[in-house]
Amino acid sequence: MLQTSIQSRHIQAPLSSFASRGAAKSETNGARSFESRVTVKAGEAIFSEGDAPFYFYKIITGSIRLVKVVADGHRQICDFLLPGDLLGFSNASEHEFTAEAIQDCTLTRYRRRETDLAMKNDADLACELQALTARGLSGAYAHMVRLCHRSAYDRLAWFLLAMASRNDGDNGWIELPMTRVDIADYLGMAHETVSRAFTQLKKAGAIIEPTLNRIKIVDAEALEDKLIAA
Amino acid sequence: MLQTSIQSRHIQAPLSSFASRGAAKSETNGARSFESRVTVKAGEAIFSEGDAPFYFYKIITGSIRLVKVVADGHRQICDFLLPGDLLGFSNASEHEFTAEAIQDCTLTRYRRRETDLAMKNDADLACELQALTARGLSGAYAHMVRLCHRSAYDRLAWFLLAMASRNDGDNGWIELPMTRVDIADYLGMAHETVSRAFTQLKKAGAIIEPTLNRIKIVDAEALEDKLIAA
DNA sequence: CGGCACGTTGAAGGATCTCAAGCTGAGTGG
DNA sequence: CCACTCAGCTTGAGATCCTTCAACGTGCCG
Repeated sequence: MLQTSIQSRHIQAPLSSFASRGAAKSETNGARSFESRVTVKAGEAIFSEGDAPFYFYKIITGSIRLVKVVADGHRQICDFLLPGDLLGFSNASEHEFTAEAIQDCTLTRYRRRETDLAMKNDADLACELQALTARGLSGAYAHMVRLCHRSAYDRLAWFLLAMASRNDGDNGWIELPMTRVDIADYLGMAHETVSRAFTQLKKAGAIIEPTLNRIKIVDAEALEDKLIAA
Repeated sequence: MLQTSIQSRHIQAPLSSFASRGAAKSETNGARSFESRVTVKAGEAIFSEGDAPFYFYKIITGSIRLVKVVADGHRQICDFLLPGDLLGFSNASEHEFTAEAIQDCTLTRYRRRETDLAMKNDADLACELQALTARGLSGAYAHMVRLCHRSAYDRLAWFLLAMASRNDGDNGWIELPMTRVDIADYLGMAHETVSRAFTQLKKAGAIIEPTLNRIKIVDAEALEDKLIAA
């Protein structure tokens, strides 16, 4: 999913266009009435499954996990979001997952009442949001394939490659903000299995991890060999 | 997913509103220029993954599976669609899955060039399509949870309940248009496992199946007990 | 120092997959 | 009408991957 997740920065500036449209409507002297900045501490929820969606958000700094909880105590992490990603904009009557900060986060918050109104009045904007949602759907389908038809090692290999493709600035080094348990709940396996898969990949020389959660992919082909299809 | 899939009939008539809008634009004397009727034989593809999306469709009769194929030969069925459902409307640059007829189908086909134009000019319409897409995304997330955290029997039980909720007209009888292999590829397990799960449910008295693929849920609670959460 | 969250590793058990064989029903052709 | 074929379904047995339980290690923080 990560590669195809709901990322405004991978589409030609949909939210920036959104923001500028909004500004054109209600900007008075530099402040936009429907837009504000919020901060969230690590571990706190931005909103919860079932909440009424008063706002949607764009991540400025930090990272977020989208969580669905099951009554038996299991969690499913549907996606990880990084700076630049949009969040909570599917216009259902209630949020369909919980969004929790993995690290301390700063977000731009948009009031939905205004933005919904803007959508109604602006077809281009609505089309953009539709495209973003469709992109999310596409990613979800792709993730489904992986959850079903890949071994634990394949899934982790794919996950690391996907993370690498999002963090390509730092000379190949990837900072993983999430814990092993988070990864496990995202990839649908036990956290012990994640741990074993990491060990395996390190022993095979495919990755190195000098300090916890800071990794570098040494042998990308070894990882890609595990992935028969994209 | 089924319960929350992209179903126009479960939302207040989005496509009918769509069709009427389109009609208002281009209807001349009863025929709408961008809309036509097509039929597809069982097993044939309506469109394939990667195709350019010239059309989207609404199912009149028959049933369809959305398939993603993996290079190793495995398939993932992302969703089953029944009469009334929409198909192929996510406005990506290419179709992200293959749509195959399970039975002989009749479809209404809409030319995307016109409908896209209509979307650009009609924000309400764009919002409706966005809502449909969001609904699909929600269903995909829910399906993800099930694929990861449920046993084979749980998954089949959920699947049958979902099918029942869509076929509630026939006195509790459900006609399953898809094969065991299709179900297996939808639920992410081997077809032998599906078969065993069916046998188990029949022995437990939860369902009866006098003739193949025609089933009735006798003890819904027995099935629901397997589902801790919705 | 103690507590705690997170990560690693081992061992055992179990759910599911794979391989293999047989069954059933529909369609076809003689 | 019957034999044949073929696709789909069922069942069994063994193998395997993964989960679960358990113990231990490590780094952080009060």
